[in-house]
Order: sequence, then structure tokens, then C-alpha cells
Amino acid sequence: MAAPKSKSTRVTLIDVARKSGFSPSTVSIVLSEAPLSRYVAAKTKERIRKTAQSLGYRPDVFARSLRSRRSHTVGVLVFDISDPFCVLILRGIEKTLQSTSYLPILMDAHHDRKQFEGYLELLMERRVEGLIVVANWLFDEGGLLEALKNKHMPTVVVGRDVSEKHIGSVIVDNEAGGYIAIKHLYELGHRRIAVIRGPRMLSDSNRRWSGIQRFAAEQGLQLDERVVRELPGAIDPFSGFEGGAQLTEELLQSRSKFTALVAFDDLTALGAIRALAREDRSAPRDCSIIGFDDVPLAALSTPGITTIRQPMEQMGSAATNRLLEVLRESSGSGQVSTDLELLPPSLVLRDSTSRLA
Amino acid sequence: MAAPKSKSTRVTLIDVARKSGFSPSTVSIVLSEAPLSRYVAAKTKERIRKTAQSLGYRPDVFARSLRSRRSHTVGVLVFDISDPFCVLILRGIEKTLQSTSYLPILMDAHHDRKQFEGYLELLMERRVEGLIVVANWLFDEGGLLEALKNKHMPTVVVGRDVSEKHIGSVIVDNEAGGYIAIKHLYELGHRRIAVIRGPRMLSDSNRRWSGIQRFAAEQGLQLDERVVRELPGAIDPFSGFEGGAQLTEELLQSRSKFTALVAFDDLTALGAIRALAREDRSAPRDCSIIGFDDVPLAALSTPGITTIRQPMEQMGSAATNRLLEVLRESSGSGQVSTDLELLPPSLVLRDSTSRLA
DNA sequence: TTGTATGCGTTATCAC
DNA sequence: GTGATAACGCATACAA
Repeated sequence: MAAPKSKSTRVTLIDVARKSGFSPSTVSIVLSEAPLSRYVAAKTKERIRKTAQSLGYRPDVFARSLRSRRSHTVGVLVFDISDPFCVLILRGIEKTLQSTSYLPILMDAHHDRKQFEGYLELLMERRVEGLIVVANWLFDEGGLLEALKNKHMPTVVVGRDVSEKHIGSVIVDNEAGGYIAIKHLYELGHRRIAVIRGPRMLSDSNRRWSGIQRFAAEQGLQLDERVVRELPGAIDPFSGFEGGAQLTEELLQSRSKFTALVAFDDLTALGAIRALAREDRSAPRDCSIIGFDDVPLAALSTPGITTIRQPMEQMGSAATNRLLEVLRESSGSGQVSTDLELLPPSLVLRDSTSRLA
Repeated sequence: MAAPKSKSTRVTLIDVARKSGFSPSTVSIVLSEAPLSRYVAAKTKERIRKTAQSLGYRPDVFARSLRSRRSHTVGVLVFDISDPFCVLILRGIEKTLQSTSYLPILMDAHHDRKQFEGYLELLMERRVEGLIVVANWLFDEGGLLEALKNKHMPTVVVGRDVSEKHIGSVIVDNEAGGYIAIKHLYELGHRRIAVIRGPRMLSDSNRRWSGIQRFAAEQGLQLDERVVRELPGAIDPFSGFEGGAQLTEELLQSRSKFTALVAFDDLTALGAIRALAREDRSAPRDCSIIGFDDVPLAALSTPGITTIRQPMEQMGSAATNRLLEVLRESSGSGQVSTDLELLPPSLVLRDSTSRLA
């Protein structure tokens, strides 16, 4: 009864106006909950809402956006969705956006700069009101930030520390993470600890390394530089695996002694485990290994990987809230503050680390 | 020089018309490459394009869609993006769409039925012209298909065999996959082969089992039903891991002998490996294990998992092409043929299976 | 081959 | 408190 069969003829605001006996303007004001609706009689509102409901009225997004110049959307530009790192962040973004009137428009750049710029253009054309960029560690600052900067668009980057004017960023506290990682191994009795650092040009990598060094300094622990290696700069989110395997192999063959390894991230740790296996060794029996990130597969490998967890969903939420703040103070500065937001990492205990026998 | 500074005043079609000296309609016809543009003088076209370019003209999507009743978008509704299974399919979809004028609008239902329906509504409101649903094996047919059916919308489902009118589907040939899996183990010399089937209510699961049985029948191989188990129906893409671990444990304790295991999917295989480890055994030394899907982490675990690969990117392309066909024969039936499209699986050799000693 | 006029469904600005 | 009217930017039937 309620739903009319009109499948070809769309129900418009005019229809609602006619049927309810009010003018289109009043109906519009009521149904879109415009500021003016405060002055509309409660009974009128109700009547209008009822008839709208009964007619199955759906406002036309295109007409609405054309007239109001607002899209009620935010662009979510992810640098590479196949990176397991990103998915939980997306979830955080989506959940946070859910309770608002904003719709996320998600684009995946496939870690390709051209695509990134193309999609950025696309999002601008679609008049998104803000932008959340989900970057991973391969996000090459050089080019892409340029593209972002001179758009006049509130932007928050999550997963990468971009120190640019008017672009906010949300990342994990990498320094604390590095500290916690080595502390864990130290507390298990390990003293000869190898490290596979991330690429040097990467700020995340350097921060983690700082944390490691700080702990070592505090404890008077000597880090043997013969067992500190560095991943090459890479172009693929899975290259950490290859790199980790390769460097671990070198480490094993170098005959320098170590009983534990801090890996740059979980993939690197998985690579290390693979390399160990090739030499007929295993974690944690022959070497304790700790990762970073806590991507989903860290829990699924055998042994499960002890790791430093990035609160990814939370990072997504934080970035979104940051953006929403700006959007709500509509037509204030229209710019996100440049602050860097650091979220705390945490230790996740699994089976790849154990007390030194 | 080229880009005008007008940041507040948008460049419209009228501006282009004025500057180029042609009428708005001619400009529109040319720039939107409407059918009529065939009759426009080449020189006119060029002049118009030039001035459009020089003014930095960007058509307004909203105005355009409002008037033309077309959105140039297709909805991509993924059942759960955190399922690693989905991501490559998405890539296939996106790549295929790239060369067209269609833009994908991606929504993630978080394997939640309510959300699925909500987003479906949303996509309808946004006037998507077609729909691609990326389902995984948890996609519950009962409810969700209902929601899809009575929308008047060309739809293709990938990853799940839905036998509904006017909904196309693209999946891997599960029967062939099951056949290939057990054949591989058989050829390695295994005869006592355990199987962990998927949930019984799942058609994928039954198909794979059929393939296994067909091979067994052909070879006169006896499948010992004491070592055939079945995963419980589940609500989480990662539950296959727990289930696999649990059932493998039972299998090991049942004291029935087996030298190899066909797991329902890669996660199940990972669970099995975990269970083996708990009993101080390992693959492939004590038991060869083969998975299904070839999700990214299959290559990263140690041992790497030998598996039956679903051509996921290809499945995404196939689904997209299927949809595009319908969209292009604009206002034909407007319905996707109900055909089921089966893509061939393939064997991926890694380290979790080996010749029986 | 090109120009004119009209309307898509909504919201904003006024007037009442 | 509510209603008339004019845009928003574009595409299309029709006239020329």
C-alpha cells in the first residue's frame, strides 16, 4: 500500500508539495532540515514528512548538489589497497563517516603516481568536500604531495608523516614502537640483537631506529652494527618479504652471532622466518623475531608473529575526525591544521619470540 | 598562461561558448561527444576544444547527470574488503573500467547484511547504471539476493554462484579445482588423503568435493570417510583458520592415518599447519597440505602454500565486461543474462606438498 | 551544420 | 511561518 508503483516517473519534491498542500520551498526546507526549518510549525513538518514517506520520495542527489554546491562526499584516496596495512584504516574511516552525512568515495591508486593524480582530479570534479589520503610507506612524497598541496582542499594523510602546510597527518608513534620492540626482546634475555631497518629515506624507518637506539642507550646495551641491515628502497608493498629473507640470509651467513631480530615490519619478519627455514632453523627456537604493524597475516602464520601493533582502525577514525572538524566549521579557514597526530603502538605477544634459554 | 586564475568563479559551458563564438549547444555537443557531433565541422570542433582547454573548462558532473539522467558510474559492492580474496578482484574490476567512461563507486558492507542493504540503497540513489557485487563465501544468499533482485538494475555477482533471474555471475570452476587438488597429491604418491570440506550449505564447497570424488572414482582411489571433515558454517572470513586448526587437531588425534590433506581454502590450510606445529609436526614433512584460492599470504607463509589458484583479477575483468556489454546496448533488455561464467583454476606449486617418501 | 528555448529537481532569496 | 520565483550548469528537441 505504502509504496506507489511509479517506476518510470520519479517522485519529486513537487509531488510532495502538491500532495501535502504546501509549497515546494517549505517542503524543501523541512526535508533537508535547513536552518530555516526551525521556524516551521511542528504540525507542518510532520505532515510533510508523512506524505514524503508515503510517496516514497527520495531527493535527487544531483539536483541537490547542483543547486547547493555541496556534494556531501569526501574522497578517500588509498595509495595501494592490496597492502594489508590499508584495509583496517579504511574501516576506521568508514565507520567514523557512517554516523555523519558524508559519503566516502574510495579510489585506489595502485601505487602508481599517474593514477594517483588522475583520481585526485576525478575526486575534485566530483566536488568532494575533503580528502583523506591513506598512504603506506611506499608513498613517494616527492611528487604526490605537490599534487595535493595546491588543490584548495582540506586534506588529512594517514600512515605517513607529511610536513606540509595545511595538510594534517596521523601516524603511529614509530619511535615508541621501536623502543617497545627491542625492550621486549631485551626483557626476554636477549642481548645480541640484530635489526633489519627500513629504507633510509623513509622517516618511519628512522624513527623506529631512534627508538631502538634510545632503549639501547638507556640500558647500556651495545648494538653490534655488523648485525644491523637496511632494506633497499622498494616499489612494492610485498618487497619487504623478499628483502627480509635476503638480508636474514646474509646475516646468518655472516657468522655474526645474534639470538633475536627486530624486523622493520611484519612482512620483513615473514621473510626472515622463511630465510631461517632455508637454513633449517626456526623461530623462536633459534632466533626470536619481532615485527611491526600487526597486519592480519601476522596472526595466521606459524609461528604467529609477535609484533608492534599500529592501531590502524583508530588511525582511520582519528584522520576522519580531524577532517570532519574542519568541514563542520564550514567556511572557516577551510584548512586542516598542520599538526602531526601520533597514536601509541602496542606490543602483541605471539609465538615468534621467546625467552633466551 | 594557460590556466586562468578564476578560483571562485567556475568556468562553465557558457563561458566556452562566448569565448569561442559558438552557441552553448554546439559546444555541448562537441565536448560531450554526443552523436550529433558527427555533423559538426572539424574546424569548429577544434576551436571549441582549444578554448575549452585554455579556459580550463571542466564539465559539472552534477548538472550533467541531472540533465542527462546518466551518472556514468557503476556501483561496486564488496561484501567484506578485509577478505584478502576480494582485493585482486577489485583490481580486475578497476582496471577494466579504467578504459571506459565509467567510474566505480566502491562500498564495503563489512559482511553485515544491514549495511549491505543500506549501501545498495545509497548506490541506487546515486543512480549507478550497473552493479558489481563482490561476494565471498560468507555471502548469505537468503537475504541479500532478495534485495538485489527487485531493483531494476543490471547486476553481476563475482565469487558466488547465484542462480537468480537477470543476475549474472562469475566464479571459478570449483569442481575442476577440487579435481586438480587431489590429483596433485595423488601424483605425488599420496593415497591416504584427508579432506577438510567447506560448510555444507555452501555450493562452492560441494563443487570442490564433487571434483575430489570424481578424481577418486576415476582412479579407484578410496576416500576414507574417517578423515573427511567439514567446516562449520561461519561468520567471519578468518574463521577458516580456526576451523582448519581445530579439525586438523581432531584428525591427528583420531589416529586415522593420512599423509596429505586437501584444505577447503588457504586459510584452512594455514590453520592446519598451525595444528601440525602444535603436535610438533610440520608440512610437508609429516603431511602434505594443499589450499585453495591463492590469497596473497599463501606465498608468504613458511612453508609457502601449494594451492589452487582462482584467477581473481580475471574474474573481476570478466564480471566487468559482462556488465559493460549490457550497459552499452543501452536500453536494450537492460538485464544481464543469467549465465554462470566459470573460469579455470590452476595449480600453484609451493612448498607445503611433497612426494611421499 | 549551428542556434534558441526549455527543463532536469533542487535550494536560495526574497516577499508576504 | 510560508510561498513565489529565479537560478545552478548542462543537454536536447526543434527551428533555422
